[in-house]
Amino acid sequence: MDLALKAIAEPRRREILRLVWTSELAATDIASHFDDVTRSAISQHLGVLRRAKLVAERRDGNRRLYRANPEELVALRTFLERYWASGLERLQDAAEAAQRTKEM
Amino acid sequence: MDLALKAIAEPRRREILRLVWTSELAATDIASHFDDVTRSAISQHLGVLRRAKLVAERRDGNRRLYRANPEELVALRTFLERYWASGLERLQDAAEAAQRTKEM
DNA sequence: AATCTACGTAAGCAGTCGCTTACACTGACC
DNA sequence: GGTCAGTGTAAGCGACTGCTTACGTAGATT
Repeated sequence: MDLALKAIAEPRRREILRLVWTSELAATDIASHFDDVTRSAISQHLGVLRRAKLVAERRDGNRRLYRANPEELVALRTFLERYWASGLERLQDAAEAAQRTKEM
Repeated sequence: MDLALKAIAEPRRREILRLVWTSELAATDIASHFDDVTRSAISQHLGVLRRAKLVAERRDGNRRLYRANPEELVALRTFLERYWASGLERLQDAAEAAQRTKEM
């Protein structure tokens, strides 16, 4: 879980994750979405995401197809939701007050 | 925002944040909750949280009182919620399927 | 079989992290 | 004024990060 959170904390990996969120993509296709960084760098990011179980890998001949792993994403989301919830009472009150101030 | 996410990715800082979530605490009080680490380390963690705007500091004579900053916490939460939402359709479908599998 | 494409991985590098020890400063207390 | 409690911060250290270049290897193509 900590692995997943740390993986998400990196903007480039969030972007990668979003790419394979809805459709399965080959490593090269993913890499070609980033022109300011090497294919190798992306491969290493994919390794981090894989180790965090945030993506699943499937081989197809030469290529390796990646897709987001919904189960782990949901696990991470509920982990965070529980975290927010652990102090929600005060959080919500103050946040709503802040919101009202903003809207004025 | 990225600062906040990176700050949250560290377990110790999540713990600190939870401590000042509901009540204002002095730096020493926070540090005394951790017996495996120096007061200085905690002070530095507090610095990270402060720079990420996740906590607010208030001076009271000698002491510095910390409390969670609800506005930034909410901002982080909604940022993540939007992130999840950006691929939710497929995510939810697959997650529900996985859930059903688990429950069987 | 030779070559090409798609990919991971090792090595190395500069930067950051989390930590410790040591020090500086500021306000309370005698 | 002198000491003490409360706290940030500088310096330094080993570990890790994100990156590059260079190489290795498995499957497709000829």
